[in-house]
Amino acid sequence: MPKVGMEPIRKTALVKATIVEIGRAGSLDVTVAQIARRAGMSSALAHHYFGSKEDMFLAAMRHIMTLYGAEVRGALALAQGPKERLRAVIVASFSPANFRREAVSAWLNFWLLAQTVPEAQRLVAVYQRRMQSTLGSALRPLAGPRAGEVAAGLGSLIDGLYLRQALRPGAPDGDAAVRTAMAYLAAELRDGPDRSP
Amino acid sequence: MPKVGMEPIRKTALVKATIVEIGRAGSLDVTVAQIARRAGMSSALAHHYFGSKEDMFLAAMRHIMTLYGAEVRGALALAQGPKERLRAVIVASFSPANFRREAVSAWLNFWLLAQTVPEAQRLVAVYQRRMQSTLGSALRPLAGPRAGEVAAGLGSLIDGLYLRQALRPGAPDGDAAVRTAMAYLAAELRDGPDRSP
Amino acid sequence: MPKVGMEPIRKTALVKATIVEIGRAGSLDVTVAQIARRAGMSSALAHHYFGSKEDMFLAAMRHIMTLYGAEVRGALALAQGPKERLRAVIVASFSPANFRREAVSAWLNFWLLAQTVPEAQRLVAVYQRRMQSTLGSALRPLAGPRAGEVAAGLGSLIDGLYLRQALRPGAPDGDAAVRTAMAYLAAELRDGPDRSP
Amino acid sequence: MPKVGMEPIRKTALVKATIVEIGRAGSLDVTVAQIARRAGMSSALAHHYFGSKEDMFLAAMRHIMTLYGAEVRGALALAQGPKERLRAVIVASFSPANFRREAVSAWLNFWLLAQTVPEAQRLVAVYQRRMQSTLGSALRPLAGPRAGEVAAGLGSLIDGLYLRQALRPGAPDGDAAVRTAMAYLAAELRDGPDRSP
DNA sequence: AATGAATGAGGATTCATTCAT
DNA sequence: GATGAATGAATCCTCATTCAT
Repeated sequence: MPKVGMEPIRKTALVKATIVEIGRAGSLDVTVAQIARRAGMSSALAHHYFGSKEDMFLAAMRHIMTLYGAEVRGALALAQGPKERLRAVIVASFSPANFRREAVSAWLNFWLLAQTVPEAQRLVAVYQRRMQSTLGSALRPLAGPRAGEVAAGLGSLIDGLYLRQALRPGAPDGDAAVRTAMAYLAAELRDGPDRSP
Repeated sequence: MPKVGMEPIRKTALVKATIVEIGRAGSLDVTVAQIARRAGMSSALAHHYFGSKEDMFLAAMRHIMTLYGAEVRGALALAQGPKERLRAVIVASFSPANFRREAVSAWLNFWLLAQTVPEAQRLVAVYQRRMQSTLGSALRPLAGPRAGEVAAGLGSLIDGLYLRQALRPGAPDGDAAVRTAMAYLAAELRDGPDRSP
Repeated sequence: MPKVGMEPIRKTALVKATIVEIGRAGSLDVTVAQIARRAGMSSALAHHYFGSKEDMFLAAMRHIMTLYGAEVRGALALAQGPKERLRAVIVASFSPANFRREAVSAWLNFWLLAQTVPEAQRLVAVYQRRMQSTLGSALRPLAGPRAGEVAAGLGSLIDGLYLRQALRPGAPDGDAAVRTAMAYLAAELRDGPDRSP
Repeated sequence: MPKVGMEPIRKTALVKATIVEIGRAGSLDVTVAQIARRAGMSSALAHHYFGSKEDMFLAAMRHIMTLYGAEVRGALALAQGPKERLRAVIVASFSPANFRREAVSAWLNFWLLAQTVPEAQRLVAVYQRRMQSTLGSALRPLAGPRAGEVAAGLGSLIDGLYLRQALRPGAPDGDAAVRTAMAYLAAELRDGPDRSP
């Protein structure tokens, strides 16, 4: 039981506990005491490592986004060609690790936190920019000048699928989400600039 | 001169005030006192008309959904043929009345409330079912067996556009949202069941 | 048991309770709960009437100073001629009402509060200015150009007597304090500007 | 290279840091962590050397009083005759070393601490007794039977001047304080037992 | 000697809700 | 119908103090 170098251990435990508790509660109305208890420590210690509850939230938000980013990057590394890269992003977005019940709920709650907390807003903006850039560059060779629009649409759709997932009772269905997103992509890429429905 | 018949007036005022306050706060962390003050009455009176804060939230949620439903129904009444009907739903979804900053924020917050409060969940389910049914029946003649899938995708996309809007600083851009949704639709309807991107 | 118009009653009760509690504790380390309990109400109600603990302290400080000011004014109203006026101020300063154990302790604690809280500093400054002006104008005909100095000395002495009183165990001895202050005055007024001890 | 003999060094550092922090805060509301940080060590070490926060306060109080006592003794050693002795005490009381902003503030705060903590009360009593005795014996040949009274008055005045100083913004003005005290003394010593103002 | 780790206790403040008028 | 009065229950956060290393 080492008595030194606990900081990263404790911080990680708190971050995970924060996500779990928010996921369970389905809202940000969780007390520091709950989080700390789940992380196996006193609330005072939680405050020792993170100055405030808000800091815990932000750290958890960064954690979720980092996990997501890593998964996407990993999938991209293996993908060959633009179509494969797009599929990789979509599949990673709905992978079991990211599309877990709790994570989805926490994600959306943090999303709304961005309306209140500037730092959260910054994180959301970073996420959206990165997503737009990744999708956009993969779409360039396929959709030409429409790449930006399609990327925005696809990004919104992914967000919407998260939102719907959070509301559905029962286990997440990543496959269905992947299918929906892939169908959108397939339709958009089928051909030319015709736009009038 | 005892005032009579105040009930509907007071209730409406409270419902509107609830939406405004949630919109301003960007979260459900608003006090009954704030809402009551904005509605021009004491918090005790707010409790007199609505038994609890949760009831106020639910009434506000119903209000938003009713407004939305009315707008959609109105648009549908004027629409000729399936394509027009779909466009009508989309345009109504992003009409200025529904896509106002505050309303979008309140909407999403109520959305998340459904993770916690059963009655809110029921309302969300009703909304989703109705949306799926409206879109689905309009899509039947155009997309045949894929109508259900396309409707689900379109519904998710609309939700996603709301979500993104809530996070964007600045005034809502309903037209852009309409364009994105219409592009999705155009792509999906262009033709057959090909699916491999 | 009137249920309306409680505000002044409650506020007065809280102010008095604040003074008593600070007097008993001998420091500002008193909890709002203690004060509220002594005033016969919940701490939540105390916060309802005074926004914060600091506000309670400041109100109590004003109360003490107002009492003091009233006593001095009352005594001055009856005094004939400068010597009588000076005596009146001194006697009032050490009257049983002002020189009570608790009041003296509270007074000194508020005094020190002025090092931290601007509004408290302002109150102290007002007190000192008023005292200097009252003593100074009574001293003008007696001490001529030295009136200002003598007033400052007498003011300091009075403060010092309060300070010493607060530290002494046992009941306050206002008469002794009066004698000391009067002796100072007598000595200063005996005659001229000679200064070398 | 195990450090030995650190105790006096650490303790002195803590005592000085305590005085500085209390002076800066203007109150006893300083944390052990603050004091320890200023003294360049952990709060755990501070507790190692002083059992408790109260002990730190008391040690700091003794330190201030010791400094004061030394300064007075030093001045007395050089003084010739009673008048010179009295002047020496007064000058030493308001010397720059004792009349520093922080020291004055700490002094007064410790003063009030005596209302709560017996040991602090004892220290105050010792100071007052010593002061009374020093002044009294110097006054005996000059004021005869009134020596005691005059000493008490002078002691109170000195305390009052400290009190006023603590409240004044800006740099301490030791010279003015000396003048006021000396004027009092001069007046009292000018002559006879006349007392009626 | 020295400190990071850890916590229990406490305290100000907030707020939904109830009640008497 | 309407509200000021009132409170219990929470919650975040702070801090002196202890302990293992």
